[in-house]
Amino acid sequence: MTEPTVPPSRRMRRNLQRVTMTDVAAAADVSPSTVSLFLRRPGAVSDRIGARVSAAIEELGYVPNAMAGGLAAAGSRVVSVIVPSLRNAFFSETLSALEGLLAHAGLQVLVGHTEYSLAQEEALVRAALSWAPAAVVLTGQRHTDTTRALLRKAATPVVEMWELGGVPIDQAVGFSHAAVGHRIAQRFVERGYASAAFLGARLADDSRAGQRAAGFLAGMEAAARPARLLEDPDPASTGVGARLLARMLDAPVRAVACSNDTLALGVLFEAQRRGLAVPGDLAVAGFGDLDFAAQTVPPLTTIRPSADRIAAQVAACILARNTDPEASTSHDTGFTFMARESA
Amino acid sequence: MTEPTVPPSRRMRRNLQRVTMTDVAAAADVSPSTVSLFLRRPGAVSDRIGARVSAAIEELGYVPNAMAGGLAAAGSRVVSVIVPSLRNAFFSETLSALEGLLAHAGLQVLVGHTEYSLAQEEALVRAALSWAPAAVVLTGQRHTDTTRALLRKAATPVVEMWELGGVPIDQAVGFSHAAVGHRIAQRFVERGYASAAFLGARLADDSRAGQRAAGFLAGMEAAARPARLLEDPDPASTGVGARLLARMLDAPVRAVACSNDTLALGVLFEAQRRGLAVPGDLAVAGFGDLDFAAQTVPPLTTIRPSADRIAAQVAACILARNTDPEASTSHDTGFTFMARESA
DNA sequence: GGTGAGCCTAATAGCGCTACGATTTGCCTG
DNA sequence: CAGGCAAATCGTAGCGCTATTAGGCTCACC
Repeated sequence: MTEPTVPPSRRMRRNLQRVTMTDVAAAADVSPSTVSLFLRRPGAVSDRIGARVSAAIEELGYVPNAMAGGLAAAGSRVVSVIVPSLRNAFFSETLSALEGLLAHAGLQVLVGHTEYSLAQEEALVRAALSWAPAAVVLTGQRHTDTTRALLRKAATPVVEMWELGGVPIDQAVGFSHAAVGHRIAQRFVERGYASAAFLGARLADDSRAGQRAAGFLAGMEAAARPARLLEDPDPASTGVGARLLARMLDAPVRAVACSNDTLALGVLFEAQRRGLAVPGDLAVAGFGDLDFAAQTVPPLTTIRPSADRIAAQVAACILARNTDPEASTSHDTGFTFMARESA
Repeated sequence: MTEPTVPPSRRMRRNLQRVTMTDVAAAADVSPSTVSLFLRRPGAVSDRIGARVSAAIEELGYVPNAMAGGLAAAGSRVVSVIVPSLRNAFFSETLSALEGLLAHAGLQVLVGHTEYSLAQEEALVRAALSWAPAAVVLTGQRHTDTTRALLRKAATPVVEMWELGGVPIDQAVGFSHAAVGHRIAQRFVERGYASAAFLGARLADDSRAGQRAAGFLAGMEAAARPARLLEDPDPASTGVGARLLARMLDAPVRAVACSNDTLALGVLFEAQRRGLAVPGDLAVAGFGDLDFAAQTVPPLTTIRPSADRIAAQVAACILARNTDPEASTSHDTGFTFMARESA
């Protein structure tokens, strides 16, 4: 019978290991359970013991191991947020607001960006689910079947944001982009612009921009003022806006609706360069009400979608999940038409 | 002697639990170890077994539990990235590039934003460390002592980005913001502008902007052309830029350096509104070379810091850590002066 | 001073996976 | 065809924590 020798390597690795809850318990002269309880529900522990435990935590510089905790509790305090692009101000603002709100509730955010690819979204969802997240936040309602299946099977709260109209996987928060397009068309019709065009970037991938375009074109059509559609395959940028306007000027129109404010900014600059008066020669409308929209010359007529409101509602959906067991719903956060001078 | 009854609740909860590696192993008729090995190093498993395992994974829709894996391996595949603001294009671009690069290497990103508060940074670092992250990425080199201590103790790779000059906790990637300020001053001196000002937002919190301001002022001073400093307590925005210019015009100057392009954009619009010719009446320089900088009228003279290059170097530092054991270093990614017409 | 009710604290049994050494298998050589 | 080596596979022992139950203590009241 051989002596069961303990392999030293593991123990050696452990030496670099952080202070554990057991160490804290020993230092505070209580059981590990009590430390755990104190950490999760400080009120459930007497003040005397609580003080001793927190002193021990402080003294030892204890940092809980979230993986051990999550494994034991069969769920983590992370929320996975998946957006098409982090460079796009809409999504970075939403992420910012959401992260702030969730951090407040003790939830951490795992981000991923898909570059508008559903396949990449699927990969990110798969990776996200491996953390048994408290919730998964997706952008839009278009996903692969596998994505849907993964999410459904995981029984994790799912919030789809920035788009409405389809059947939510679980919860959806956003507004109708077609309605946004319609609203712009309505303005153009009211103003009596004789001809118009929609300027878009990457319409094939960005289904929300596509819906705005479709809504706009339908709105113009309905008023018997059919409009053109011009698009660029590159992601929206000021440069693309300028380029699109330049492309359009071989058959000029009286007004342009841009798929977002960044594009509109480019249009404004290009118009200025070409000596076109806005809105005298050319009316310009955007989408997003980004930071600069109220400052342009002339101020930009646009639509404010309110990323903050979306983020707040998404956070509410996630946090309410604790109480509400099952309720597939859509939350319309609406949008505001910002009537300014450019159109 | 009582029958040791198994509490059913746990088991019941388990029923909703995902497919485990043991299930996959059973389906593929191999041991769990082999499944684990296949997942971690597919090459280490024979093709025949590998095919069986991946078929079983596919069939059962197995999603590995990252928490269990991380716990057993004493380390996770997440990188915590902490930035001051997610609304600031510099950081959202860096995050975007970094997330893309890391995702490629199988690493996931946990984000947090500090709102330029060191205390909040400390809280985020603490939360991040509870995941035994593969690396922690911080913005800047100013941290609380506790933050430093936590990081040092955790023995996790740390990368500080967007700032250089101090002693890195571990690795630093960025450039000298004072040098940026100097470079702008140099341009102003070359152009012979008689008087100048630095327009900044939130200089107290944003130490990098503060360094640019200081570098600029020092550069002007050195050329015997002392400049003014105007600042606004609000975060940088186009509106703040416009406001700052308006504030300045009671004692007009010939040229302004803005702490970033967003501010400069606001200055440009306000100048246009007031009928000031740029650069004829007022020269304007920015920082960031944001999307719109090349499109403004006139195009904006600015500094390109290259968020992408920073992100690439940060990713390189993190990924190289596997081989390189210990090397506290600074990586200067430099910056490019973009000479355009506005100054 | 006894006693029940409540409130705290402790003990137990894993969570699903990985690292490591042990064992088996496959293959080639003499 | 046995022996031996390398490669492939397996078994074991936790990782650090949480949920749940059981137990112990205190206190008020009779």
